[in-house]
Amino acid sequence: MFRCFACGICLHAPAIISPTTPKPLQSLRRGRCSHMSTIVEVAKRAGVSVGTVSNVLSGNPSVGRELRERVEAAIRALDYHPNEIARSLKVKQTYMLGMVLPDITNPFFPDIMRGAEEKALQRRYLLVTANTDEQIEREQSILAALRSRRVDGILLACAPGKDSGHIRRVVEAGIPVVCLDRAAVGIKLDSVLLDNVRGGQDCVRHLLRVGYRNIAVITGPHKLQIARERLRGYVEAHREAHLDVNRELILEGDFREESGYRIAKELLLRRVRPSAIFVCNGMMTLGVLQAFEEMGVHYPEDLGLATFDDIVGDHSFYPRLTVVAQPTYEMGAQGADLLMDRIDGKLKGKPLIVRLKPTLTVRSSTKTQNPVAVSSLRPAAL
Amino acid sequence: MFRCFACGICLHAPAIISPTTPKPLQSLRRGRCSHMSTIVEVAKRAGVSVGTVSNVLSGNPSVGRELRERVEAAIRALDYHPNEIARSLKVKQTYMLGMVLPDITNPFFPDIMRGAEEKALQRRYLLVTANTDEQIEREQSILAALRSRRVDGILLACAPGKDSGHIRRVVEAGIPVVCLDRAAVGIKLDSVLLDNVRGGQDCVRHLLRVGYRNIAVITGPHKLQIARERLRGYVEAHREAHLDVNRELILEGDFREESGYRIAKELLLRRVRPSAIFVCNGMMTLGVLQAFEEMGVHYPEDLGLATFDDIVGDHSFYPRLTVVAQPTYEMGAQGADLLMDRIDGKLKGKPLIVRLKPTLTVRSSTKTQNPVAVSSLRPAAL
DNA sequence: TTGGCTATTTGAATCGTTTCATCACGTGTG
DNA sequence: CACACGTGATGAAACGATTCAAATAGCCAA
Repeated sequence: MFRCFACGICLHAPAIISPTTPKPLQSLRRGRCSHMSTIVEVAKRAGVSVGTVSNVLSGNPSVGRELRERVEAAIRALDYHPNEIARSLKVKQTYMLGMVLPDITNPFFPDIMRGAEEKALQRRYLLVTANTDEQIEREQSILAALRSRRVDGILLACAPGKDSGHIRRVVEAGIPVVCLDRAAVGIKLDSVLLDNVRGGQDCVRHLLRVGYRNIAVITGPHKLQIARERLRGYVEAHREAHLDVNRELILEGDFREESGYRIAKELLLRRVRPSAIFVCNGMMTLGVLQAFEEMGVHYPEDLGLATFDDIVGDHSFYPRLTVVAQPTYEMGAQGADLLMDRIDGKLKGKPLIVRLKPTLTVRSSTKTQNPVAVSSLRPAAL
Repeated sequence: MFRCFACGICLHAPAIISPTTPKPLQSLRRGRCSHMSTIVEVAKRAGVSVGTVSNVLSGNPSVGRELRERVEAAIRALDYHPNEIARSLKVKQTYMLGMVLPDITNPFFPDIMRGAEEKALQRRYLLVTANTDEQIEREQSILAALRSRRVDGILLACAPGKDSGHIRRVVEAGIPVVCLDRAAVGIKLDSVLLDNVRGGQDCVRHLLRVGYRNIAVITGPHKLQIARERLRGYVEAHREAHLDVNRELILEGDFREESGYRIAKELLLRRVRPSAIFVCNGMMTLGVLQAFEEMGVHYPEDLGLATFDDIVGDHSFYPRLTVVAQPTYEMGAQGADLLMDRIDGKLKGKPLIVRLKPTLTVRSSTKTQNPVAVSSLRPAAL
């Protein structure tokens, strides 16, 4: 028994400092010491072999009643928590899932996270979530970090970018990857996606039906397939109504608030204003609303407004927004299950693509039947 | 060279299946095979010893130019990513931080997360975030999971509950814990907290100053110290104005939306309505707004409204909310730095408590100088 | 040529588990 | 009584890295 060099308080059990193990001094000298008891100490205390302790831990029924009880007592006495790191090294499974999200401040993603975490914990996996801020370089370094940590699989909502080399390399290294919300470009992978075309189409069809024309659309970054799909929905809705689309009314944003703000302002300053705006995600809509407010624009009187994502929910807006809601929790949950099935080998063969259905909820931001054109604007709130 | 039993495609390098290593068949038989190259393979390919490869990886300058280059070439050729799990086992450090949050859907917490993650990545740590949904049992099991994974430290925003036994045990096991936003009950720990009393006091002082009386307060769960502190701010503000507080106007919520909704409805149905409501967090405010809308209540005309947290931000509300804003990003960032300093031993001695200052932002939800009493309600929107 | 010294390089031991071949110990059978 | 057999229990090897004492190589001086 020696007093710990680092903390000066604890006693090291023989298993930590003993004739056969002079090396641990290395880590102690660094000033780290956590006193975690090991399986060897448990075995020693219970007077059994390590193999037996391991068998008790894993619920192997071949352990006799007497020994089992002694081992359990020792575990409790030492407050033993198995070292999952060592276990991972041996069995080559970490029971960790990586989750890479582009914008954690977009409420869409925490919802996905909850769904995924719920499922993961049910199956004993731990979810490691990281945020890329829509930057592909960060996505690269996060993926590298997760890979070094040997996560068993990765849930990925890609940052925009045409180069998927870093993703491809992860996949080729044999790490299962499931795409969430946004598919990786140029790689066929298991995915849980929204039917974005349909979402855009439903929404714009509604706008057209209630009488809007000259509908502007603020899209996501064209590099992102989901952005292009939502735009396609917009185009399809026009096509089926036998209406031409005006390219001037298609504006590219980047799914972040500021771009919504900027583009809305631009739109509102045009000589010919659109009668309605369809915004392709919720964050940009926050920016649009900000612009509306600053310019004293009111909906639905002055302009119709509809958007992807129900991030502000049913709350507090008056009039409320007409939205295309995505089943976010579901998306996370299904993604996680898909990934774990792939890891466990329950799923074989070709990549599976799950398409979830969006829900159009019509609220009062598009209520009017005969939208007014430009006029009737109150002065800006300064 | 053998074809892999699991995937049937890859060839196993000698280091994986060889005369001296018959055992890997174990894991292959399970159907897992990830082909990750190891330091041994790199060494073999470069014609050097494993020690040399290790030295190259860690940037040890004692490696000669020639060997260094050969090793680097081999690393690139094999797409070698060091196994951080094995490394962790040896050096007894995982470079992972746990982060335990009570409600990831409250935008307050993703903001904290961003701050913490930013700092963590700067110092090569990976942040593992988990959500407890305000349930103490989940907090327990998450802590156990993090402990088994041997995270180097934990950032904790506690779930409400009087029992901190599970937290104490983690601390006693020698794992550094830093409390964020909410302190653990009955344990002195490093913490980054808000000056909640001041936040409540500033806000209610403002309400009183502009003329509100009979101000109702919707608090958080009394089990939580921050909830009691905010309430204390309310009481202090009254005391300094020489006003009595009416216990009937103190209502206990649970920091979640539904409770705000429920309590606001209750308040609005009273024979004597308060003239203003001070809500102790942002999620509950969403509920309150919902109730207002359903009952056709308008602020500031019918009722003044002020709240902790700026979760809806400057956006979209008209009139906008008077809020006590918390420096969320900062909170996460400082918490992470504090934790890592403690881990690295840069910080010695007593627990450190950092108190951040809230900012009162007065907007139009409390604008009126002489609030109207009950009357003048428009009919509910159905 | 040899010895001494430094600068590199090596490789065995170790971290805390799991796994499985082997062993010990009764027990029942021929 | 000898033997086979089954049930538990054991413990050594292995996972992939780091570390450091020891070996080696290179170089210069004697």
